[in-house]
Amino acid sequence: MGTSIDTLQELLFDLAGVLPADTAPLFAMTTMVSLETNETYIREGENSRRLAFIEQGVIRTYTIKENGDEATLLLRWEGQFIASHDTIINRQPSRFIYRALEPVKLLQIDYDVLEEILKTHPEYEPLRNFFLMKMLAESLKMLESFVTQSPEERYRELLSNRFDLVNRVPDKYIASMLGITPVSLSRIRKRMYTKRKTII
Amino acid sequence: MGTSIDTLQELLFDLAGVLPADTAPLFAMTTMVSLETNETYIREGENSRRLAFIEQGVIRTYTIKENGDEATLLLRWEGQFIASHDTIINRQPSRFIYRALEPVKLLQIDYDVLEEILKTHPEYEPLRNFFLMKMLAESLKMLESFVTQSPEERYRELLSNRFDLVNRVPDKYIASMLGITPVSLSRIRKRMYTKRKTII
DNA sequence: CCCCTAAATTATCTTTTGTTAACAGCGGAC
DNA sequence: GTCCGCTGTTAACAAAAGATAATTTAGGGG
Repeated sequence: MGTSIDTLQELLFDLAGVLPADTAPLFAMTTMVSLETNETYIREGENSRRLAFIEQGVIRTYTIKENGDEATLLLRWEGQFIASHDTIINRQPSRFIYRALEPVKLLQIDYDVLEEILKTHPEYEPLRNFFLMKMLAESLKMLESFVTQSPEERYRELLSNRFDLVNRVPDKYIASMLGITPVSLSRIRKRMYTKRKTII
Repeated sequence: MGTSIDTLQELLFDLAGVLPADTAPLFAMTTMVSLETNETYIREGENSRRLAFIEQGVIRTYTIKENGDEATLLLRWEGQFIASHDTIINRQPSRFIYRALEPVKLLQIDYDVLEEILKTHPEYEPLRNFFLMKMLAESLKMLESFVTQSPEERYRELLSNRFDLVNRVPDKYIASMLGITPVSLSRIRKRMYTKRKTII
């Protein structure tokens, strides 16, 4: 009886009116997974089609650039879904690595298994829909920030919206997610906390 | 009998085995819409929940920044879906404007109507799923380009992948979508076509 | 054909970022 | 405690981008 299951049962009831007692076929196919700090969840080139709900901890999704540098695409934490999007959407080996930045607990299901369940239990379909829409909304929000804001503005917004996250994650990953180098982020922080009048 | 309907019927058959003859309930609720060049499809603040499949033409999705400048989030063209994501996903008035850059023909459905249809015709559900996954894949691809590539690299990639698009759309919108100013894009082009040995 | 407008380029100057390397701070291993 | 490795900061210089304005280019309408 994990809190992830409780949360998802509640979500499923709110979305589709499915009673918790009727979710057994779904949760029977989920697995609770624990990851240590720095443990890799999904490797580069891996073909597993994993979808998971994070109960605790932070996972970093990153790729290795041609020059060997890492580029962080996403940071996901408790209460969010995480998915191997290359394998699930594009049906190709994952170009991304998913790694725990802290001890992580997540509730996992194989996407192929989920699809099978959905064939016989279409009442769970709203959950998949919710997950896709949520991911899409978040991606578009981030995309919007790249075309409307400067790196400094993106960092300021991250600070005001996700202060907890910024404090839990090393700056170099934050910088990478903002599309800049750690050196630049350090300079932005310096500008913010010295020159400027408005701290946040 | 529009070609959009043909395309979508084919898609629905491939995705879910639904025969074209069985798609009447869906397409009965769609409308063919024509837009002139520069005609606005969705206004800022609008609450309509429109989902459409573009049969011909290019639509630009942009927002007005605080300083009054425009920022182009997406360019969508024939064969792609377009959706008022603020109203559909976030259930809030659209912060974005959708405007035709060329004469546009699209097949439109109201998302609320689509949801009603899906309740009685769950066999169409894979189509919604396909649309969401497609949009998500594209958003993540763009996001990836922002964290892994420089503006020049993003432009080069756009040239090699979407040469047709670059030639149909004014540079200033391309620049905005790349997250830079038109002046910067002009300089990138100059650097590419003079200094460097590799043209593309 | 000329005029008008919008788009693109160019120029100048300022600001920011990238790159590289040195250095400080900190925590863990021993 | 000392050593080591990782993170973040700082410095110095090069490269790129932003802001602004002037100029050129391209197209459309009369």
